[in-house]
Amino acid sequence: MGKRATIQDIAQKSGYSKTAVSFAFNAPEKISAEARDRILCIARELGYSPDPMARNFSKGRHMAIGFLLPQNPDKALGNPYTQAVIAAIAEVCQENGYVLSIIPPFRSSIPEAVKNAPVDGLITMGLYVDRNIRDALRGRCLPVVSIDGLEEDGFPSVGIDDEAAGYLQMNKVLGHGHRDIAVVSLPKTAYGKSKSDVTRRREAGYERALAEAGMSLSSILMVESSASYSGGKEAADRILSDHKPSCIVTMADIAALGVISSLSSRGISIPEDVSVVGFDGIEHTAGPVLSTIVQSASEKGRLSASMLFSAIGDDSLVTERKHIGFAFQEGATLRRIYGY
Amino acid sequence: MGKRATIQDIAQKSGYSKTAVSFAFNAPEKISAEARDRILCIARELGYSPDPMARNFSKGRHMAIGFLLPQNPDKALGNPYTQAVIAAIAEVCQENGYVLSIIPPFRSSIPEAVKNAPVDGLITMGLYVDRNIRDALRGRCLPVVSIDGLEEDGFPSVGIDDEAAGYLQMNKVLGHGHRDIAVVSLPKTAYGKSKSDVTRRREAGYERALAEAGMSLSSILMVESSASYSGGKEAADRILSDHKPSCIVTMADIAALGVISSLSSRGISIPEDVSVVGFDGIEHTAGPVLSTIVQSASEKGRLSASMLFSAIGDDSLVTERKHIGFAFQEGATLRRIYGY
DNA sequence: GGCAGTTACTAAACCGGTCAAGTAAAATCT
DNA sequence: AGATTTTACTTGACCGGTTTAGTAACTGCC
Repeated sequence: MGKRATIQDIAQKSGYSKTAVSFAFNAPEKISAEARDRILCIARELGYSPDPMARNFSKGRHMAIGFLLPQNPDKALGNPYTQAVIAAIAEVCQENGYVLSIIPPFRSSIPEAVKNAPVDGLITMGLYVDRNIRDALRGRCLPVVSIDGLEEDGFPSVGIDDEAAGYLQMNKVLGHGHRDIAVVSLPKTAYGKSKSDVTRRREAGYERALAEAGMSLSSILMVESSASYSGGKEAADRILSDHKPSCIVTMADIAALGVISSLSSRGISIPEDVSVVGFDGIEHTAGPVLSTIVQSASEKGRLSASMLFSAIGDDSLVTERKHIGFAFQEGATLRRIYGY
Repeated sequence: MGKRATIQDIAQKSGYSKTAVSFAFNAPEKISAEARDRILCIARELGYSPDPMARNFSKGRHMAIGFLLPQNPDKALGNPYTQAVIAAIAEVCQENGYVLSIIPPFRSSIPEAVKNAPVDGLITMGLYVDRNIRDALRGRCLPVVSIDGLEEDGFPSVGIDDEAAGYLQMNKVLGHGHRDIAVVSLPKTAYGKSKSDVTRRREAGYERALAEAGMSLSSILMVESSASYSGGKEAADRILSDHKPSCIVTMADIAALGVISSLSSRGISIPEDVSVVGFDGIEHTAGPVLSTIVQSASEKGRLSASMLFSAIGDDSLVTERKHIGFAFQEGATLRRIYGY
C-alpha cells in the first residue's frame, strides 16, 4: 500500500496552487480550461483523487448516515423485515449520494456507538432510548429519525398505528372463530420498557378486540421472544408445553416462521391443527402465504430516510410521528373455524 | 441543532491544554487523576465528546469498512444471501470496533463510489472489476477483499470451488434421473464478462457432469436472470414458453423461489411435475425445504472480513483465493425419477 | 488615459482533533 | 547536595482538503 498523492503534490508538479487544484476538481468555472486540463492530466498521471476523509472533514460532512442497531448485528440483521427496511434506506442514500452505515453497539454500548458514529444523521429502529442514549444523541447534535419509536423520545418518528394494527390482527383471529389464542410478543429489553412502546400499543389493540368479544388479555397465553426464527421456535415450544392453542399470533413474521417450523417438526399441520398469524409482511418466503399484518418495509425505510435527509439539508426537523399504512393479508396459515 | 463544544472550549474552561483534554479521553495514564476528573467533569457539563470526524482525520482512519454493491441497493440487497453475508461482515466489524458501510454506485458509477467511499477497506461481492474500477481501487490504496471474484483481479478472494459445486449440483440432478433440464444462470453484466467468472466456472462443472452422463451443455436450456425473486419468475416464464422441463436448476436460491412461485401459480406442482434446485443455502424460507448447494454465508462474510481486518492491521495482504466448503442439501424440491 | 469590472489565480486561515518534542517541577538515586 | 529520572503538563506541527480574502493583469467603457 504505497502512499497516496496529495493535493500538494499535484499543485507542485503542475505549478499551480492548491486552490487551483481544488477548483479543477470542484469548480471548473472558477478556473481556465487550460489550467484545468493540465491539472487533471497530472492528477491522472499520479493517480490522484481528493481524499474523501480530508474533504469531508473540511466540509464538515461525513456523506454517510447511520442505521443504529439496537442489538448485535446477528440478531438485528437476522430479521428479514429489518433488512428490507435497510435496503429501502440504502436506496434513498444512493439517490442523495450518501452511504449507509450499519452502526452496531460499540463494545456493547449504544451510547458509545452513537458518540463515535461517523455519520451526518441516524435512523433508529425499535430502539428503547434511555437517558444515556438520549444524552449521547443530544451530544452529537445530529438529526435523528426513529422507526417504531416512542413519541415521548422527542424524535421525528415513522411507524404504523400499532394499536389499530394490533386490534385488526386480533380482530381477524377472533373473527375466524378462534378463542384459544397464544401470543408471541416482542422482548421488553430490545423494544423498550416504557408503557407505550410498540408491544404495549399492540397489546392495547389486542385488549380492545378481545373486549369486543367478551374476553380479556388475561384469557390468552402471552410469551415473549426475540424477533427471530429461533426465538419463534422456542416460543412455540414454550406454548406447546402449556397446551395446544387453536391459533398462535406473533408480533413478527420471522418469529411466525420459527413457530411454523416448530409446529411442522411435531407433525402439527397448519392451519388445520393450529393457525399462525404473523406481523410485518416479509417477502419471498416460499411455502404457504403467511396470514399477517403487512406494513411496507420500503415505505418505512424510504420515508424515514427522506425525513432525515430533509433535516440534514435544511436543518429543520419536525418532531412529529408519521404513520404509514398497514393491512391484513389473508394468507393460508389462518383457518376459519366453521360452525362458529 | 446548536453547535458542538470543541476540545478548545474544554481546554479553555478547564485551564488545561488541548493535549491534556485529549489525554483525559484517550490516555488516562498520561495525566493526573485530578486533572482527568476536572476535565471530564467540564466535558460532561458542556456535553462534549471528541468529534469522530476530526479524530479519524488526524488518525488517518475512518473506522469503517465498505461493502461495495455492484448494483443499486434494491437489486443487490434484494437477495437474502447477500444480506446474510453482510450480516456476518457486520458481526466482524463490531468485534473490531468498526462500522460497516453499504456503498452503492455513486451516480451510477462504481469507480466514483470507490473514490469517495469513506472507508479503510472494501469488500466486493460478485463484482466484475473492469479497468476503471481497478484504477479507482488502486488510486485509493485500500485493502480489498473480493467475494466470488476472479483470481485474475489480483485481490485476495473468498469463495467456493464453483466448478466443483456446479458439478455436484448437476450431478445430483442427473443422479435423480433428470435429463430434461433447464438452467437459470446469472446475468453476465453484474457478475462478469470474462471467461472464468462464477457463472463460467459453474458451467464448466455442469459440462463435466453432463459429459459423464453422455450429454453436453448444448442439450440443456440455459436462460439468464438476475439473482432475484422477480428474475427467477421471469426466467421460469421464459423456460415454460419453450417447454416444460423435468428439472429447473438455478444459480441462486432467491431465483429458485421465484421459479417456484411461477410454477405454483400455474398449478405445476413441485417436485412432482417439475423439480427445482437452488444454489446458496438461504435460510428461513418456510415452505418446502429447497434442494440446493449450501455455501455458508456467515463463513464467507466472516472470513472475508477477517482477511480485510488483518490487512488493515498489518498492511500485508495475501493475494490468494481462499475456498470455503459447500455441500448439497437434500430438500423436498428435487424428485427422484423412479424406473430410471 | 483613467477607472471600474472581470478574470485567473494565490496565500493563508480553517476544520478539530492527535502526537512528537520540549519544559519545569518533583521524586529518586548515589 | 548534585545528578538523574519521572511526572505532569504545554507548545506547536500536522493530517489534506475547502474557502475567504485578496492581488495582479487584463478588458471595456467613456
